[in-house]
Amino acid sequence: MTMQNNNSFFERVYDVVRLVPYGRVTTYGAIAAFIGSPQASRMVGWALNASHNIIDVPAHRVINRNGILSGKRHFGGPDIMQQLLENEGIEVINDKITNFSKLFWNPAVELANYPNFAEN
DNA sequence: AATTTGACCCGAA
DNA sequence: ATTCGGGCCAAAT
Repeated sequence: MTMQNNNSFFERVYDVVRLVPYGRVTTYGAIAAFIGSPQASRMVGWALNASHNIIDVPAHRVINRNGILSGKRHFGGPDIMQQLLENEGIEVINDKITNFSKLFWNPAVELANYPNFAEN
């Protein structure tokens, strides 16, 4: 039996996304950097693309470095991602969240107590 | 088995 | 402000 899901790139992405608090957002690049592949931000998006059936991965809280909802096309309807964020009190105007710098949850800072996260 | 594809990012024009 | 190219690398084809 091949049971290495826990250490896979995708699983490490999911582990971080699960920790993003309600009402906060993070970015593809921040996740990539935190799990040890700073240039692999595109694959974070790919991982999230495969996370639709995983109920506890809040993919809508992952946006791009400019605060834009670049992944919104991959949610059910054209406005689902925006609605999910607005439900958490986040304002979205023209596919861009306001107050990005305040809402940004940076795993490198917030999870600084978990130094071995990237070493799996 | 080799090539293409991406929910990106960053620096440089 | 906007565009461009290179980097990255796991999955899909």
